[in-house]
Amino acid sequence: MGKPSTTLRGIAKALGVSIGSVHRALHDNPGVSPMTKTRVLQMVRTLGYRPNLAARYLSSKKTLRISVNTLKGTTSFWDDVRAGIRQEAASILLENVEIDFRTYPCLGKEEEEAFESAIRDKVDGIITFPSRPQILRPWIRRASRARIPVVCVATDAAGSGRLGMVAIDTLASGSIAADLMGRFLNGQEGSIAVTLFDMAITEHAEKYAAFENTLRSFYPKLRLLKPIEDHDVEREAYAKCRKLFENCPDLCGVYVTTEASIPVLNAARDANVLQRLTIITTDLFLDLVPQIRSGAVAATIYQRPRAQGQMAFRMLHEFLVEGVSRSHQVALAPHLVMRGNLDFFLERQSREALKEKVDQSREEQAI
Amino acid sequence: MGKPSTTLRGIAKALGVSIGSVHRALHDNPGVSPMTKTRVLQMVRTLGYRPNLAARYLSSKKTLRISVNTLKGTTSFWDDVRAGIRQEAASILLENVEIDFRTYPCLGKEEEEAFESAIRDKVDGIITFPSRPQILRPWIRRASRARIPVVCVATDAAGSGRLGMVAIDTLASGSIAADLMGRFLNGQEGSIAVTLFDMAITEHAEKYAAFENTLRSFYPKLRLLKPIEDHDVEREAYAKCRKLFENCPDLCGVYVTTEASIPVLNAARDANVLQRLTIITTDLFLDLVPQIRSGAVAATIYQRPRAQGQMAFRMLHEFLVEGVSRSHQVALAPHLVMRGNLDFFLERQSREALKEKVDQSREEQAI
DNA sequence: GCCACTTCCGTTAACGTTTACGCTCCCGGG
DNA sequence: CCCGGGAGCGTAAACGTTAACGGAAGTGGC
Repeated sequence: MGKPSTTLRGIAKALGVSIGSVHRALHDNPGVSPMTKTRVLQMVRTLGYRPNLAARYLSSKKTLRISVNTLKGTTSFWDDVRAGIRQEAASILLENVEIDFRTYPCLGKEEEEAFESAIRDKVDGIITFPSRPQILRPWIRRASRARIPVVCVATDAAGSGRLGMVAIDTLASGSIAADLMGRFLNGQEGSIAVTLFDMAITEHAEKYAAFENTLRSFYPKLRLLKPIEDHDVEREAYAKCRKLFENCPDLCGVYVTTEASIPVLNAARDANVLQRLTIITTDLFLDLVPQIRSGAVAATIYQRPRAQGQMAFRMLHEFLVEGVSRSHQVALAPHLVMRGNLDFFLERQSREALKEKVDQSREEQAI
Repeated sequence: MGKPSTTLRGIAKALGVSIGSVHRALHDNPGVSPMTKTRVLQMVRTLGYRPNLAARYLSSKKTLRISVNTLKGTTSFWDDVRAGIRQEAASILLENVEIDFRTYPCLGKEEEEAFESAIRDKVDGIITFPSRPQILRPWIRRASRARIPVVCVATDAAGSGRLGMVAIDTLASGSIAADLMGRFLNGQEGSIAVTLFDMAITEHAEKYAAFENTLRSFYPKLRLLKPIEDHDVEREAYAKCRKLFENCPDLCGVYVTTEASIPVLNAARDANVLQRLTIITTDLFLDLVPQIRSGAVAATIYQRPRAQGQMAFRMLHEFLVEGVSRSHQVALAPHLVMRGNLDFFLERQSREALKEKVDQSREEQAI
């Protein structure tokens, strides 16, 4: 059972060449003839060689640098994503990772600059939130050409050559929102509204489609309105919702898929329809807490930013270290937060914030 | 910034002793005087030494053996827990872990035997499901004395000296079940029943309490009945529920916290009350799928067996490798499965089963 | 024929830990 | 006085990989 794993030396001996040549062949390094190179690669294949990562790390001691390009954000969502990345990085056995956070205040030019600076710095990998995929796509292509793998988080940039992506499953969240909405309204008739960032974003369109599908299949009495696009601008969300609330007397439910839940709630309150509405929101942040507790928000779909960060880091790290990654798409199931289990999530968040503080101070002590 | 981490050699040089002595002092090995030992330990502390795991692994090459003692189970729950453990073990960079699965068909004597055999084999760590904590507690104590860390999964064995435990948060699942029940019944009046394994199990008592609490706070019109204990015996579950259904005309909801959802559903069908009842179950397995799809089961609380396995493994492995573990209690948030997002979970399960097959065949190829 | 230069390849010293072995001293028994 | 043995310590060879150096051919120019 004690299978003696094949090593560089083993391959070298089998071919009658030196260990150095094998190493050069395996790493596309110059100084090896095409002939021996193919022979080595052949032998590597037949012997099933897998590099010993411990030895590699011990010998080279090169640290992986990865850039995390994310929004500052109006809620704590991106803080949590970053915390998840940090946590996962800290739990790596071979502490050979260094993370550069490039955080920019809002959607815009800085996003591209951050990407450019990361490429210029020749980082080993990038985790990014492509807020507008079509703009970031050429940058991701550029990175790929420079052999810098890119992992997208929260939103995909399909067809850009990115290594992979992790996000909340759009089908799962759209469907569960619709299912809950239907059950909560329990046979009632009326219209349902959905707010989202922009239908041009694949994820949002998919969520809407899933919501629509589930609603139509199981709750035909509910009529789904055209989506309200708010572009994450609070004023826009408020204005559009306010108008809708005043013009649609049979409205009975709203599903807010963006961060802008508060303006929607304010609009409902100001239009005096809050009581009548069953509201399902997205994410969990401080301002939302009293709204959930009071029952104004029936439920919120928690997108698990921390878990997204963790998974993104794992995916990228696995690729950087092993050269392949087994999964290129991670679709997480969202969590459901309601009045009943709200405290569980709040406690967990504060516990994690505390743990992070402790870890930090411990690290400082170590220095 | 390139902080040259302190090594054994560094400590040795600082003290004017040999690297061997430092090593012996650090590992409680014989052959070092108490005097130098304390000096070394002192220096280790002031210099903030942290062993280089890569070097350790490379040099010693000893493999960690961990025993996984779990039920065979009537549903796929424990298969998934084991799959999670396997997956997490496979994703470890330093592949120095060997897992012995000790799987026994049902709650009983074999549980103790498995534990005994694991201790006798001198495994390095144990992951176990303490089906009846009070019986397993002395065994866990024994393992602790033999310096074998034990991680409990799904159920805790408090006060047994176990290293840690991972489970679904009882408060979160009990509360969300109650909250959903209340919302689904939407102002209706009536009685609610809860089935569980046994109130003597802490987790089940806690779930019941959380359910009760949330129900009372937010839905005072619903009356909670005394818990129905089924001890995971299908006949018992059927009989007790059947009786309840026939004797309690105002019953409008049932929350099944055990694996025995099917007998409960059968009893409801046979008693001709299925239409009237809002049923919330626990876990997700093949036989439950049509019940969810048909609407007989309004929602099911998915206990994420795979994630439980993964976390348990991580906790144990971290301890074995680092000597400490930062978290000793992991309380996971459950997932909510309804008609709408059922397909997402089913697809994910089959995808994971497939991936496992692929991984296995790839491993065989490597041999 | 000599030098400079390239291409290919072998050799070797790291990396930090573990482990086996060997040396020195000292002590008690023969 | 010698010998066995143990306690305390130092030394050195592994582990598998990387990276730097050096040598042996071969090539072209003078």
